[in-house]
Amino acid sequence: MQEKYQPADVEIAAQDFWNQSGAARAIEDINRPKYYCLSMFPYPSGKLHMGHVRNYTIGDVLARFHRMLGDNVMQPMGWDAFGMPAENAAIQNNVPPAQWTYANIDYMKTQLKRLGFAIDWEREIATCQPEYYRWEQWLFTRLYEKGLIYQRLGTVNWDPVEHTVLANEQVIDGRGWRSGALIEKREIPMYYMKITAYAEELLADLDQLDGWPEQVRLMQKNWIGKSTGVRFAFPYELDGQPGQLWVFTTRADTIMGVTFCAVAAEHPLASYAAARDPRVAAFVEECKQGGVAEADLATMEKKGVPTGIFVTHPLSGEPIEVWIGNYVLMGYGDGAVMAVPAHDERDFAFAKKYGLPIRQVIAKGREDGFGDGSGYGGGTGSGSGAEDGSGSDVAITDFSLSAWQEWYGNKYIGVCVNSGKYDGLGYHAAVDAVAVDLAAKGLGEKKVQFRLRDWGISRQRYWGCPIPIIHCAACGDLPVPDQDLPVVLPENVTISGAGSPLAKMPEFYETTCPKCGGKAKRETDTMDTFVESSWYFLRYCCPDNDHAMVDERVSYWCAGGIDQYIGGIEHAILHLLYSRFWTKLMRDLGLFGEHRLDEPFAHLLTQGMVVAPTFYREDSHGKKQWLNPAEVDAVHDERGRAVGASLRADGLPVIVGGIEKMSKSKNNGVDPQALIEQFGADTARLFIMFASPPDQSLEWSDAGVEGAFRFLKRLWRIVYEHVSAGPVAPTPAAPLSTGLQGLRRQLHQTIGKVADDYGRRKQFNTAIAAVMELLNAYGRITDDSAAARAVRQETLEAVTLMLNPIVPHICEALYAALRPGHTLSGQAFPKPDANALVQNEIELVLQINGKLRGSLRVPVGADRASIESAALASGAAQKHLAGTAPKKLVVVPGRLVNIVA
RNA sequence: GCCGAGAUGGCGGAAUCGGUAGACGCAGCGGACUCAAAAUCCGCCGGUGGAAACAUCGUGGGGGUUCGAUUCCCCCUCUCGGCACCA
Repeated sequence: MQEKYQPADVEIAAQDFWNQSGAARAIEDINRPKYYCLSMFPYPSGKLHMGHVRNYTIGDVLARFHRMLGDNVMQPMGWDAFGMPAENAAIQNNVPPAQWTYANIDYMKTQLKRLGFAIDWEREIATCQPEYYRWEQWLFTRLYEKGLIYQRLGTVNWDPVEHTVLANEQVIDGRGWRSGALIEKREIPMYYMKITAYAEELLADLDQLDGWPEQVRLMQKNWIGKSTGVRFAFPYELDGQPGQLWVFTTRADTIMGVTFCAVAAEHPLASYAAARDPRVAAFVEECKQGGVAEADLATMEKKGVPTGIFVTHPLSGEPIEVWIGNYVLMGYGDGAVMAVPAHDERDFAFAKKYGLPIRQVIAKGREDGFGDGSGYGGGTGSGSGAEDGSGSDVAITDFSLSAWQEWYGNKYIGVCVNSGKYDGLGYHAAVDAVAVDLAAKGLGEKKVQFRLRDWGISRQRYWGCPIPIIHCAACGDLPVPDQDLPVVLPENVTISGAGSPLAKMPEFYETTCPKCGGKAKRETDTMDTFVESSWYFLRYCCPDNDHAMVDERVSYWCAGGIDQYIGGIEHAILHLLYSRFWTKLMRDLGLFGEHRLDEPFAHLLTQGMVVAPTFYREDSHGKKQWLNPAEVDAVHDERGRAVGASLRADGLPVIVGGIEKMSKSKNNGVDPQALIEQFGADTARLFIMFASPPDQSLEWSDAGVEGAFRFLKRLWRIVYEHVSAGPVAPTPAAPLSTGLQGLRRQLHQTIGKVADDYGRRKQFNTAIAAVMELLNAYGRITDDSAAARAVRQETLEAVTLMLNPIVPHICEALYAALRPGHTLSGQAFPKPDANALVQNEIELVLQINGKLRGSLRVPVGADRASIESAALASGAAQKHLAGTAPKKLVVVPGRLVNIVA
């Protein structure tokens, strides 16, 4: 054993050993429990950043821990290789996207190997390879034939200068990021996947995902957004033709308070009005300005214009004016809403702005539970109303915003007033009665509605999976036949930035119709990259199968779901929802045979993001040039926030942006390479695991890296000193000294804690801290007896085994030094020895009036009475009670006594 | 705007089911070793008052429940993530 810790030597030796022994190879074995440990695959952006190191270290810790528990572990890795950054790099550097992508994969793969992750590289996938995406195209054709993929118009961001569709990310303050042109909405034909057909199941199955964080289930639930309400129509007549304006509401109890309706700018009534009124036309035009991102739509100023069209209130018969509102979305429901200004904050603001009537129809009454489980369900009206006296009717008289907000509060539900026959009814009774009356007129019914929309998968981009459709003038749109798959994406192209190069390549799009054999045109749109990431985890099980998308090996590795999935919390909704959806689609196509797989991920660990400050400069066109934090010197205020910064290269100031997740687009990723080169992979792994619990977001700072390195050096030295002192005799039969007993007890407590932290809590920082404490206690033992050496040997062996999942290279070396002729690989995780944990006495906290005033030593298992008398006899109790009797005595067994004076 | 999460010493964080706030580490300060430095080892390390014992305040802000609240409830502020074409 070397005297000094040399991480580079230790790590190369360990990795060579693992590679030779095939330690990370995962081979199906039905006789062993499997453990499929999956980390979200990276986009090959160039270099790893700290977020990757964190993600894959967590995965590796769990994979190695489960291997030590005896599980047959598979930990695969691949590349989410299609995407926009490759096209942007192509424009900037004049390199084809494929070349750029494969070069990045090579480099990042080297970095992952250098970190020593126990990945089965035989299963590597890159989604840009035809062997991968051919199956995605194959599934597309099946879904298209079943009607689960269909075509319709969708709205996109259009850059009128570059004549290009832009991603939301490329629209900044309503302008194109390169051209600076004002962005317009444009409708183009797109393919959609019918995820709404699975809305009920995607919602219901969240209940069975008890291995998922509650917050993620809640976010998905809200995203799916099931609401029960009433869909109904306002009849109207235009040019003598009858029509119906359909809307959906969850507040049908307020229907008598409707004072206007609002429709989207793309609604047929809006088009009708625009054709006749130039002012309306101008407003509809104005609504086309700006991008399609919902965050922008939701935060912009609410504007509207009257159409001059009146519809008829379905119950009161009153005329109701139709307005166009820029906040009404055509893609949600019917593209029209009823407006009740007295009882909806947005309608209220709109009515105040345009001087529209406000009619109160709800009064404070009993606070009826809104939605599910209120106990009101199916009410006949008899139980509702204000007669229980819990609240008297208070009318809104002051319609100022502040008074209104105070009254209305947080979605206040009360009792109907000014509503004719519905007066006195509570929420559920009123909704039921209104629905019955609307149904009687054929103008409406109760309806379940989802917020979830169908998934538009068409992208007008080059670097993606081609959509396997052929457009024939005679036969229509046809899926590419199986024998012609894959539709291979040509890789040698030049990217100009204006439109997809595929649309300019006749050799790609000119084809023949598979049905009539005539001339036909191939679809030139590619698929959303979320499609590739929706099923890659299944393909890891059988990456070499060239005659089927998946095979029986999926049944082995994915039985009961993938055992652990680890990835960033930013994927909590879209990626995870799409993956759940695809798994259900594949199940319903029978691809899993008799092994039904309903949900792909049994346990989910959502990693907090590694965030870093962002810095930028604006060029002459106002375009932001992002600067890496490593190139910038920042000035901080006393709260640690960056308040100013300059670029090191020129000393000139740069603008300080927010603290955001490390990303290619904001150029704030920190490359771990320097860290690994200076301290080694184990220090990098230890440091990132010790820095914070995995689900918490972490602002990157390398302060403290040396502490992690110091710890490993110290561990090395401790083992070196112990081993150098010669062989150890077997544990003696004689009882141990109190000190050695204490160390053994702490050792076995630590083993229990570390196993719990790895296995159940998945909190690695506290596991590391516990081992550090154990080594601190080890260092306090000065005893050199044979018994002490035996306890030391036991402790150090256990420490190397406990730390192995986190810092496997150094542990491999230390274990070999501690047990010559043995290797760590194949060793089981240690188990606590119950005998070592036995204690005779424990210390209880003594509180007086809830404040710490001392402690008590009592025998283990002491009864309540003896604890109470010991507490009252204590000096602290005597002093604070001063002879008076305590009012109360609280005894928490094993923890504390609280005397209430 | 909507949905979800977070805020604890100078810093990262701990306190797992309502029971000793600040484990463990970083930085800092003091000391040992050294010709010196590095490395290493030992000690101190939330604020205020006090020589000390100890007292008192203290977990983003305000209120509440409780013998006892970082933890539960209500309101607010700020930060982060997502919002359907970044991945």
